Amino acid sequence: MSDNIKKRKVVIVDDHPLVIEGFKNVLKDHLDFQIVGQFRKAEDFQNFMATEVVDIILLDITLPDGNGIHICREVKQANPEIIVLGISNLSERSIVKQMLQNGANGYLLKTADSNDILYCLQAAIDGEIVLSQEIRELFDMADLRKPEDIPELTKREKQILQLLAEGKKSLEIAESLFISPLTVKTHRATLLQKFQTGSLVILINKAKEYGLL
Amino acid sequence: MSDNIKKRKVVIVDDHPLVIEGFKNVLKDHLDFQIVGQFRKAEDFQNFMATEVVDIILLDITLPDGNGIHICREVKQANPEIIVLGISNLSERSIVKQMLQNGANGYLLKTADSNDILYCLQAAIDGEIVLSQEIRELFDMADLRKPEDIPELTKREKQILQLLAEGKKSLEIAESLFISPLTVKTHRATLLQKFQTGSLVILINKAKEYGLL
DNA sequence: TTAAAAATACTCCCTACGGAGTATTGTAAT
DNA sequence: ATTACAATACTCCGTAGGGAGTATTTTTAA
Repeated sequence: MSDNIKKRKVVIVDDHPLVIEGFKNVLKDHLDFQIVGQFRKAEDFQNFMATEVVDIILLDITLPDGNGIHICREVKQANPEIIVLGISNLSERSIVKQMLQNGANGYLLKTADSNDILYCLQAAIDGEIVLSQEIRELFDMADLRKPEDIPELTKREKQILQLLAEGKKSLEIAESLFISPLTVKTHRATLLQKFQTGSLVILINKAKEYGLL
Repeated sequence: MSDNIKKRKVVIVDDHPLVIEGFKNVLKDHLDFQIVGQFRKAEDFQNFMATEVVDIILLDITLPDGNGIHICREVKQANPEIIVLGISNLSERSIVKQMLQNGANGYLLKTADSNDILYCLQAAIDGEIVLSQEIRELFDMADLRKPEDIPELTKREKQILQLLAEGKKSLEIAESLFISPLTVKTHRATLLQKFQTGSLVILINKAKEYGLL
């Protein structure tokens, strides 16, 4: 099975101990892989990476103190040869896309089973971009790796978006930010325009999809 | 540690194989527990339960073909002595409450670590209602076990709620359901009333919180 | 320091939404 | 058969939302 004498050094970054345990269980009987680190926080992981050499990183998207997408980019910039596989419960297109655009070698859902995981690891080593089955279905023949246009928002816009997502009316927002309701209206209009929709609900849905909320 | 000769029979119901692996890893070295079943689908679990006897059920809330809350109620109605612990990523109050109201002996977040899990299992066996740390923080001194009034919706209302959550306007909904926009308006008004709010966004937020979407 | 971007605030206009109430028809369960 | 609820559809009214455009001040970056 292995064409290498050395084991691949694997680190797991996930804030769910159960998931870490799960990966350990899946990998522990396989001679090709050796888990050399497990981290629940981005910071711990980054400290580790400052001094250690690894081959494969299993990286959760949602971490208590950071964002898997950014971490992925940093790792890949410093060490493009390291294989980074995103792992997450989230099967949203934009997130998967962002991971891949930031250099990830693949993306696994936590619903993947042992075989799936081992297959994806091997395929990633072989240079493929691996997506677990469900993710692949999400995309059909969609233009992967072409950036989804996530609108850039100003500080104020993000603030107002947040309040809108809480169900606040323009007047309430105006009061809590000490500005004119008409200004709120302007910001809201800009948000709708940037998200290319005429519906508050769609605006908020998209914002959530893009990880802005 | 154990005051029993027989091992407690544990089953795990979770659609994430990694989580199952994690629990197996946590429990496998403990003489008190024995995993006698693991299921990714509610149906498989229910077939198993029809013929087997178990002591403890670790039950995910979100399953591909069912709802942990309902399953919990069924199990507890048939066998009140079985210990049911909810496990989930979701730390929303209403969901935890619903589990407990339906007889669950506790609720663990998947972020719980091995010690946390073992402690909670033991405490549940000792007759306590166990909540993992983060969940307990959510509640403070809140009136647990008093039902949160989750509105009962009719078929049509659920249908329209769904479309509203997708950002559809009343007119679009009317067209796709072949009814008058005024009827849609009536249903929307009923929804807002049942959720006790005047904001579509809040309506949708609550619906999501209650697991209706 | 000067140009660009952000935040502020307004106009006008029209439509969609939200509150309150009434009414008819259909469809369950008792 | 009859009571209850669901689903349908309407009226009237007022406000909030949304489209399009203009304009001033403040902040930030080149």
